Amino acid sequence: MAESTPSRAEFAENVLEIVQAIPPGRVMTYDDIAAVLGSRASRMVGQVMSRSGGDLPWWRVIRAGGHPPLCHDAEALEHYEAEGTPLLPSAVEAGYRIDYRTSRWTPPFD
DNA sequence: ACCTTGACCACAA
DNA sequence: CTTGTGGCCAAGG
Repeated sequence: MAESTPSRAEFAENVLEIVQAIPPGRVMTYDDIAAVLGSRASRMVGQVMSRSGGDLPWWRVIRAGGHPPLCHDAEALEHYEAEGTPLLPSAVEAGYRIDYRTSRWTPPFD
């Protein structure tokens, strides 16, 4: 039976749903989002967001280890401070790092 | 069918 | 900390 292509557009919509569902002050990693969707396509998550418009809180999506998006770290920093996202000092990257330990969030399954 | 690119991840030196 | 290499999935040329 064949759902034919079991993803593609659906994958993209799922990504957007999750990202928009992330509450302020929380963050998710590309890998976590991909994992929730049952895929390891962490790259696709970013790819989809890059294509998406500005209605998407992309700054709440970070890389593994708590590093901000390499391309928009400066823009993201403004949002983190505005949302009150717990940050930690860092000697590298953009001079800061996400407190991924406490701010990581996962979508509820209930 | 082949190769390149991409808002990535992990490990090793 | 840095750099390099391999793996991952998907879209486009």
